[in-house]
Amino acid sequence: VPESHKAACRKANAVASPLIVVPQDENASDFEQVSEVLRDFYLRSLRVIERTLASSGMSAARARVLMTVAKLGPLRSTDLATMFSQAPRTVTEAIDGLEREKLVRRDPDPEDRRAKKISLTDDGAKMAEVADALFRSHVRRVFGVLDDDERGDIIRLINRLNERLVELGG
Amino acid sequence: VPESHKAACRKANAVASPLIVVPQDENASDFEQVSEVLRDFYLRSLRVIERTLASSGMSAARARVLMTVAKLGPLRSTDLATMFSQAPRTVTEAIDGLEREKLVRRDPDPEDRRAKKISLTDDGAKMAEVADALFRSHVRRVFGVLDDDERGDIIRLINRLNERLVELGG
DNA sequence: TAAGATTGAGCAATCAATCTTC
DNA sequence: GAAGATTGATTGCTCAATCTTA
Repeated sequence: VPESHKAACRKANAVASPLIVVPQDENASDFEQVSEVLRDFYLRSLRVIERTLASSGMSAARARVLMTVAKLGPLRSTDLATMFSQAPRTVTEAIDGLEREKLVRRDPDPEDRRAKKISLTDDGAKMAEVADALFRSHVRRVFGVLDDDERGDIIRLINRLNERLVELGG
Repeated sequence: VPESHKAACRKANAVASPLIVVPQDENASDFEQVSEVLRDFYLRSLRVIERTLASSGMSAARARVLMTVAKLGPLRSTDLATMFSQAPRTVTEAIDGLEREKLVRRDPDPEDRRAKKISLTDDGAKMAEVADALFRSHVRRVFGVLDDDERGDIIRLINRLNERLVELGG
């Protein structure tokens, strides 16, 4: 397949994203608007970080597991689910992928025969460092356009929304 | 299957979400923290709205299409992709689902034989109203914990991040 | 050549259910 | 009975590729 055609395909499949400030609907109240821009942010951010990590054969979900285990040592699947506030299924899936790539191991937990401890292999430890570097540079590239106070404002405001969502069962 | 067991399963599969203010890592810089809380917000918010819409047999992705067509009239698939800044595949998928449920129709575009116009059926129009009401009440329940200025701050700050992500190819 | 729509393959997330061990 | 892990089924999203028409 010629390279010129591949480039054409990439363009054809690109996400149409010329959106600059306010989306389609000027009549939307700020309730709808704030919801939209947050969703928009999440999807855009995910696309950028996934492409960055893909260049090292990694994905965001797997990188998160890898970096967390690298930082905190062997963990149970349920620990990861709690930390990420995700469903157990999601964590099992990520670990499956990492295990297939021989980046983590599942070892029996000597203290609880129901449980398994997730540990990094040597390759996994190396990959964790790569992922960590890529991730740190990503967040700096993105959030570097704000100053410390502005980042603090976001953290404070979004944390209030997160508390609210917990009240609502999320 | 007894109802008591179903309840037990629901609890077993619940997302572990006691997280209140700051997640696992106190050493994380505010760059990492702001990234984490935004991700956390998105996933929690999605869980809440999906559960709400599921009670009417709807999902967030399909509701967005329905509400947009209800508001703007018949649209092409590519228009929706641009508005939502999503890949074409994603939009086709949503329309497929809505078409199977007989909530939308794909009509040929008389002005361009490549294109199709997505229109609501009568059922679709009714469903759009239901979804709209549920969605509006959802965003008010969630974002109502902030005041107008705070919502404005979030919109302003996140829009700057979105512009940055567009620069980075997202 | 490019634009509009679709399809194929893969990942990440959910809910629901099951199996084993505490 | 409850907790830890896994599996099945489904959805939404991406990238890549293909087909038809402009």
